[in-house]
Amino acid sequence: MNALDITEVARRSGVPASTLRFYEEKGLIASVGRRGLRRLFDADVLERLALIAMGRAAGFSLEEIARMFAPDGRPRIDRRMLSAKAEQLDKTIRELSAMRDGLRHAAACPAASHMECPTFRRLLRGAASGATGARSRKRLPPR
Amino acid sequence: MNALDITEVARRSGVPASTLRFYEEKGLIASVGRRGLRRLFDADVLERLALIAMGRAAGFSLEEIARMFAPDGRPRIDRRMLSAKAEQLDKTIRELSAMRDGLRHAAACPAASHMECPTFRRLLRGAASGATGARSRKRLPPR
DNA sequence: TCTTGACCTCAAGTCGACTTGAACTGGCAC
DNA sequence: GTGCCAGTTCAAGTCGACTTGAGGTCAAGA
Repeated sequence: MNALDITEVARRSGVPASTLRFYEEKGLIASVGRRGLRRLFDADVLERLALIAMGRAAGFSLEEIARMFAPDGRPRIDRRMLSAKAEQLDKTIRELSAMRDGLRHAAACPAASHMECPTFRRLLRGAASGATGARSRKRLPPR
Repeated sequence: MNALDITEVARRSGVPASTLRFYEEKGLIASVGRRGLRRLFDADVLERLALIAMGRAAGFSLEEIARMFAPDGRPRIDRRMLSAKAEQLDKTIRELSAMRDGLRHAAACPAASHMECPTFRRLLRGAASGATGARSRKRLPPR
């Protein structure tokens, strides 16, 4: 049989056992049975976990990812959803690029105080208007 | 006098009053006094808020931002810190770009199931190895 | 003077994605 | 047969950045 122990799944996927239980509870993955108390997973859970990891990396929430699987468990990926997320990523990328360039400039800028550097002030205005305008929530990967 | 009411600061900066109080508590901004119970802020708090917004947009935590101000309140921006953050942003940007391209491909891909699309599978392996290898925590801006 | 209501404080709640802790169980080696 | 210990459950805790709620105060307008 190719049923995998939770520890084995954790080892092969790099996803902690606690997270696997959590994902199961959320309906993101399913165990195929038990040996005593112990969960057994089919080997294809690894592919599923990869799919989940990809979704997370692309910025999908677990909620959204869960919705990408049909009740039968097969992936049901909505192409429009993918395009939309791609657009969103693109926007984020553009913003981050501007920010990166600004940071680089500020890091190299010879002005005594950053406040006297025109580039820095321009960046600042951009950020301020970002905060000011719409109720935009922004978050970036920590560390 | 150019002292601003908290509501005025909120209006001009787009930052909710509750957040202003929270930032004050965290030492990110300071009020210059009170009129009765009401906080009064100096107009330069607006610039400070812009600085904070920029820091947030660049992915700095409030902690880190707080450390960017000297005890006297003047910005004390560490150029190496800026470069480091720029590098980090650059890495994020590269990852997101790959993800975006992958999503676009998947959205346009004619394969019946995404699992049969080589590009999609490649993306998947990338994401899986990301999750697998180091304990990398990833998060992207929601909505 | 009295009322109003915006602002105040402090504690607690929220959100997402997990992790941690306490108490328990059961297959397997001895 | 029995003890070990990796696995199990369920509740609660964590983290960051705020928001919300209850109950209180006070400057200003009628």
